[in-house]
Amino acid sequence: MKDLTIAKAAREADVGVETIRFYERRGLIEQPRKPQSSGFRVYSPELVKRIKFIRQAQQIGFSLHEIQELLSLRADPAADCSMVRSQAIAKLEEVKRKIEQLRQIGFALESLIAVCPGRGGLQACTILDTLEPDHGPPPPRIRADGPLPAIPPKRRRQNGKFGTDNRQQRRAT
Amino acid sequence: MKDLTIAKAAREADVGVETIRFYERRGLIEQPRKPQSSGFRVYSPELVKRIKFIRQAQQIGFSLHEIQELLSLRADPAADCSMVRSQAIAKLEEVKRKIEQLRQIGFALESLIAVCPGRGGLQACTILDTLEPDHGPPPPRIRADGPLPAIPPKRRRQNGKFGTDNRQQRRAT
DNA sequence: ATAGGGTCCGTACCCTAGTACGGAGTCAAG
DNA sequence: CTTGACTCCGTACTAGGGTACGGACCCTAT
Repeated sequence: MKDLTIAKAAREADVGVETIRFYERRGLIEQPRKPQSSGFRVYSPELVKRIKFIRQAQQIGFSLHEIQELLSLRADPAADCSMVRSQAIAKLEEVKRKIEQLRQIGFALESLIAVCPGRGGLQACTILDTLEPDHGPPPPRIRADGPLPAIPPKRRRQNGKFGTDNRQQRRAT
Repeated sequence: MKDLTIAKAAREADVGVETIRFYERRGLIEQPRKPQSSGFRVYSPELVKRIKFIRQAQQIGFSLHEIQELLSLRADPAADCSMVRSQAIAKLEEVKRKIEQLRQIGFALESLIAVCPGRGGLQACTILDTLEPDHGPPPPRIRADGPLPAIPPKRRRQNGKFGTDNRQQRRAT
């Protein structure tokens, strides 16, 4: 595969042209210019791959900022490897948590589907029930293999008795 | 556990008070009023659970709109069961896709961690490589026809050759 | 009863992640 | 050369998801 113009790269990655330029401005992808040529951007297959990656990562709940972190996690001989490593470990934890949550939702959906065969009377059942961390997911016999990290406590407002004002905490979703 | 005021419910669910009111306005949770009492909102444990669910679902890439759909997917005797069923099946597909994508990222991170023992020379390795659909475990291909549910498809000009969209203007050299 | 924190509501504001637009330059085909 | 498709850049605008106020009302302990 050869290099593409921005419109073709966009079509290939299933995004808009403007989105690519936006990612570029945000520093998620490098400026793909060939200095001596027309000034038009040229996209290598790798770059297109990177754009696809960004999309995928977004779909599973990473923000562009986090994606940037993911992308910069590369075993660069010049980089401080121990830092890369610990960041990678942290991200991996996050990924595992997300997977576990998705699995819970999946269980809930499955049991909902099972109980709802196409018509007629059925018992009450909301997905909420399957998600509660307190009383585990015992539904179908699908082995739950992990102790369920149960969502790390981010930083949270905890002014004991509202000593001052509880309004100015920043969240980073 | 008994009912809580909004501030306590917020702390319990790890969100802001304003966020709860916001969800209420959006119709994600019902108005928890006791008509004859003070007018203050009161939150049952179930409601708090619901709020927690919303947060979790967001973290794994569902929009509030999708979460609303998920929440309304309940085996309600009054509901059209076949519709609930097919929606649940669709959501389940989506969940499985997300899990697969997360697994890919997880693999990538693991191999990055493995190759990066804490210091020193290491080979080049980006997460991108592990994510490529072409050489991994075959995730159900969803190219082309999947509207990529988690990201607002919005208006993407797909007009192959910009048939009618010519907003560019002739320049006189 | 009164003080101080809690709550109410509406509106305004903010950040993220794009999208749209305008005016102009570039490229390839005819 | 002329066209029409494509690109560039900068700026403005949007939608989604909250956050922040402000002014007023409510509750509980002292």
